[in-house]
Amino acid sequence: MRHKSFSDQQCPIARSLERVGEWWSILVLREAFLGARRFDDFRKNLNIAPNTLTKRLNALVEAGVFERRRYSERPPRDHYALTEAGRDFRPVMWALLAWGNKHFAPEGPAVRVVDAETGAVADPVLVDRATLRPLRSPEFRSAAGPAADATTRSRHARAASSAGVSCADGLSCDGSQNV
Amino acid sequence: MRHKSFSDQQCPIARSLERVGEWWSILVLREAFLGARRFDDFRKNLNIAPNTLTKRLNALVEAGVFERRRYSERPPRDHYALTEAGRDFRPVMWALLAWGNKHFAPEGPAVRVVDAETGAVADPVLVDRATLRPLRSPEFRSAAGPAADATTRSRHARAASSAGVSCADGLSCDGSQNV
DNA sequence: CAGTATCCTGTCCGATACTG
DNA sequence: CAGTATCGGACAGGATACTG
Repeated sequence: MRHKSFSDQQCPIARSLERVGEWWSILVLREAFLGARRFDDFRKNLNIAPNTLTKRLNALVEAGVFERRRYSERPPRDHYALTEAGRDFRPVMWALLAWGNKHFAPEGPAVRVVDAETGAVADPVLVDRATLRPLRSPEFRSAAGPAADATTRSRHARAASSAGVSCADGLSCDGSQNV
Repeated sequence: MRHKSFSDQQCPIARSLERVGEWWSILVLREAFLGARRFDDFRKNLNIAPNTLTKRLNALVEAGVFERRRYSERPPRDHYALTEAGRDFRPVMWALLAWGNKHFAPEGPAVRVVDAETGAVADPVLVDRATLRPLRSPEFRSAAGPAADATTRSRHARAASSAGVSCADGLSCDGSQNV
């Protein structure tokens, strides 16, 4: 992976994974959201080897998720600040958090999203901005967009047409599993 | 990673990453959402080596995201069906998709989320289920939950208290970067 | 068709030591 | 404090061949 087949993907999910697909990348972002800015903030909180951190940080800067800001010339010192793309990753992370809480935290949630003012616990749901309808299947599905190539287009065409009939094999299948 | 420090994490994000942190895992899920069920569906669409696919699929079954369903005894044949946890991953994937579309698709989106009936394009936003308020910073932040250990608790306490003062270093910082 | 078995390579990552 | 340099291990993933 990452060497070849990934980069020729035009799928936005693959594109995203190219930026934050590494194990540490998302944890580094998590720390940034918690206020980490300096190299040692990340290093200590994550307990990560310094060389690894350097590489991850460089990759994230390269990916346009972090921005290096020099705050001291001599000696040279940098802060790692989130770019707009980086800040926009927060909902993705919170969606991941909600998923983990729901399915992989039998003892209850260790971390939650709360209202910063009142402390009220929030329950994250993905909705359509305009209609506020929850983005669920089968009410919504993915579809080829304007920039889609032939492959992407045909894959989604197939998926769309099979939405109603993909269980012809006789398997129990509740429809909510389709696209 | 994955060998040690990950497993002692009680952070829900780390827990989620333990399940779907591998490069292929999310792409495999993407295919499942597009209707893939059989081994060869995944193999052909992803252009993945069969041994790798076997390993990923086993790991995802192990993680509780897929369920193996035997539909033929002789010869033994399995379908890979999403569990509830697997189906619940869809919003996470769509959040990732929206992020990729917004920041890494200069030519425009190749894949979008649409209303399955009308075909209307949806714009995914993460909101609080009860109030429907968008989950943004600084209106919302993460906080230690009931099952948090001391470490998690103190990390979030620090983050919360630093919300207003973390820019004391004189760096430009717009506040929206804080937890 | 649905995998399993081998072999191999790349690289992510950890440990450690060192520098301005 | 903020990194860089070097070494080595584990494993994800690729290529290919083989089985029921």
